[in-house]
Amino acid sequence: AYAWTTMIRGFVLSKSPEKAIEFFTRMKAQGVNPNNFSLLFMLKAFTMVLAYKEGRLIHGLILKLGLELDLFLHNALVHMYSLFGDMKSAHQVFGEMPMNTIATYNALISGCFSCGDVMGARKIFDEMIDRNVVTWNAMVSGYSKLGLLKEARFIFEEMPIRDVFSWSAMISGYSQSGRAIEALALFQKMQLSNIGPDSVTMVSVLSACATAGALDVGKWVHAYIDKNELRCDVFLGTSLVDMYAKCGCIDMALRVFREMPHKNVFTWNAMISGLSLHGHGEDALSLFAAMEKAHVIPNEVSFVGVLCACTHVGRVEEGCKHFNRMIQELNISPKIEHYGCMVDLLGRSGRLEEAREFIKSMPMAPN
RNA sequence: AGAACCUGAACUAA
Repeated sequence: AYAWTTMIRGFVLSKSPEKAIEFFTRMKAQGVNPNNFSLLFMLKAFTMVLAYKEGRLIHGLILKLGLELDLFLHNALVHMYSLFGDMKSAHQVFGEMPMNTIATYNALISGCFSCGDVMGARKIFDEMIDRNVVTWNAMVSGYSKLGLLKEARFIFEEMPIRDVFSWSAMISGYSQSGRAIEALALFQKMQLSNIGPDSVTMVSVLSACATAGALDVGKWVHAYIDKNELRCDVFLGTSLVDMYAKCGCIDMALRVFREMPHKNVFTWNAMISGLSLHGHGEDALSLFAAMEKAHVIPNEVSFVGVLCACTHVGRVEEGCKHFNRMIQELNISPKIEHYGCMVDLLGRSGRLEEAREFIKSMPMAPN
């Protein structure tokens, strides 16, 4: 049981819940009984893949095996139920425990936010006697994600201690709401604090640089990453590619892109869109071909870049081909962006009747 | 003895 649990734990901690679930299934097939640890990780795994029903089954299994609900299992259950918006079950589990820790309340807060229940989150926060930095961070990030930046900032300013999570949550809040200047301003303030940015912080900062066209800050961040040896993973690499591309430094974007050992579809998309944005339509199209050759499956964003590139080089037929292939081969239902690209593509080449027909064929209301 | 709960992240048309 120990070996199985270690494997399952490893997969969950390395963010591969599918593999953890597979191992758990195999473990049970071998007749090994799950224990508190494996069940805890299964709750986590099903929470990660948003599998509510399976999560409930694990809860049932815990009860069936007569295992005692320790604090970890208890908190994981509260977290899972509240994340799925099943506040009734969450509160039921919550009420059954003689002792709820700060983490239990924190789990409820983040659950409320993920269901959009701002008032609920606020109420729990207000009623808490002991709060830790995670409590405050959960409030900052919860408000931020819902675009309630004033509220987030208020909490951020009020909190007694801030860690790198606090700063990152607040900066990404601004960045994701398109308020790049405020994100960068806060990043400047962060440098006056005693908390250093990590690679997650930098992803949001670079994203803000890309939006604002702040190439100088972006370059500074790049140098900082190298100098301080921040973990350069796919996220950070992609943000760098995107920042350079959006700021018009196609050469640097390509250089970072080529040097990245691991790329995913986001990385390719950032490079393809960047090329097409700056008039390198042909290069964008050949990069798209290279992506498929590398067995990276394009997603809906990839096709926005490709269709855009087709528009720039006036390749109407090729654009239509990609559009149809997206639907038929990849089972992606076109979004309003794709229809926008197609109308643009047809319109610019003077095929106005076809463009009109395209608009008529849209399943959603044209904007 | 040793496993561990809650908070931050990138690509998107006109």
